[in-house]
Amino acid sequence: MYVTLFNEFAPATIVSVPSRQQNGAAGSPSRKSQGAGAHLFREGDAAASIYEIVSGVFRLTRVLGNGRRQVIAFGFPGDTIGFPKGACHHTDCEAITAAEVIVHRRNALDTVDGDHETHQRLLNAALREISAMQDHFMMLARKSAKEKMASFLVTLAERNGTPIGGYTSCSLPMSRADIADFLGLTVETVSRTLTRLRKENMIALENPQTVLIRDMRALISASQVSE
Amino acid sequence: MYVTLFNEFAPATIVSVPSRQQNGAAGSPSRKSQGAGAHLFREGDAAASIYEIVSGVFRLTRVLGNGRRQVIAFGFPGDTIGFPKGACHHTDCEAITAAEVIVHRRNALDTVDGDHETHQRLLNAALREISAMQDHFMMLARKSAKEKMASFLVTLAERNGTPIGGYTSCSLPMSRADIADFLGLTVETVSRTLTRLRKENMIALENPQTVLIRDMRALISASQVSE
DNA sequence: CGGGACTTTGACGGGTATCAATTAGAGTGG
DNA sequence: CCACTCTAATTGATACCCGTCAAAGTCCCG
Repeated sequence: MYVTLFNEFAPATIVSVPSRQQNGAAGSPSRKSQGAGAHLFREGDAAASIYEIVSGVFRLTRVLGNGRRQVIAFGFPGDTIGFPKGACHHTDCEAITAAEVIVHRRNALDTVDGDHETHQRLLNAALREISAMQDHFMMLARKSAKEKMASFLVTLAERNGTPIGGYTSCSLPMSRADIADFLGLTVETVSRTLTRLRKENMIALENPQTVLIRDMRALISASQVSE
Repeated sequence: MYVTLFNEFAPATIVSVPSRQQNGAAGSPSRKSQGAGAHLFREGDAAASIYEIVSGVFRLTRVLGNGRRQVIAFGFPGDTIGFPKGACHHTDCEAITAAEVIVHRRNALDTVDGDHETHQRLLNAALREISAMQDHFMMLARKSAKEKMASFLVTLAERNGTPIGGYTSCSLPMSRADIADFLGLTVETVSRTLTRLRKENMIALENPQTVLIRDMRALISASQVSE
């Protein structure tokens, strides 16, 4: 599964692969645990590994010269992260929550000498990621704040939500600033837009980190680009 | 070479590869010519091939339900286009000018049984594309109209420009609407911004399709996100 | 109880979309 | 060669969404 915004929009640099790991026989891939706030890798680091997320949530960011930040994607269990450009990582990757990943050698992409199936799986993840990023372009370029926020919540709910008496509860482990930098908005606009969706009875905020989706149909409708 | 916006921002779905084709001995790849306005492939088409652009300019687009369009990227000679997600293309690709491409079988990505070097080259193109698209995110999300337009012109000039007496002349084969949909702006804003850059003596418009860059330093400076 | 970070809310201004009209350019046929 | 037409590009007027600046509220943890 993957954070694809209702089959129409999706974040980037993270792609889910039909997770068929931990068969025990694989050989090289190892596991790694990660505390909240710890970096999995940083921009400029030698790209020695590619990671499949087992548990936890990650944030991939890229920094602009003047300090501005773009959140490229959030990574959830099942996603693959760490595709390199050449020898180095070109994003920062930080664990938002405690997390666990499967570590693949980076050259699983280079050679097929090793595990052919792993190679193919990672390659397909890369191709799917390209497609997902293309979707995300449209969100950044053409959606209003309300549409962006609704898209984001719908995606998170599909990905991460738990049913509660007909409604869907969904945790937002990332900060408002993270959401803003992901959607191309400001913190204030994110907060205001959440308030607006709340006043329109689409959602309720149990606390700042937990959203209850009260009207999924309306939220999906709000996520579409208006005529 | 690739339309990377001054090593900082770049369009997407198109990646340049060190073009070492046409050695004659390769075997499978064939060539194909393309008239202006003709589609190389459409969204939903079976993805049978991957293309390396030899000459001409292509436009990759994705369409939103209500008719809105996002230009994912422009493809110039040296770029590789047509990465599939699964079995189908997920973008439209149209030749803006008359063009010529090298056709690779799609499964050059799937198997290594064929040309191992081609496989590796296409794979690297895909990885570079991911990185380029991440750059483009920041442009769409965080740049003003003037910064976007300046970035676009700088990129095109580096990619496509011809020196003319100390200045750089650069053709814009695509329409204003294409530029607008690429930068996430409207046609009117694109036009107004060009006028503004002209009045600030950074550029001159010989005709709507030909830009003369009169002050490259100023243009580059204008392409950076302001503090 | 108090400090600090995060979130929310408010007031305001600016940048860009929108609506509308004019101008320029390309192609066509007389 | 010159009207005529159609599309693309430019320019103008206006509205509004969202960013910015500022302040208050909330939560967490010591």
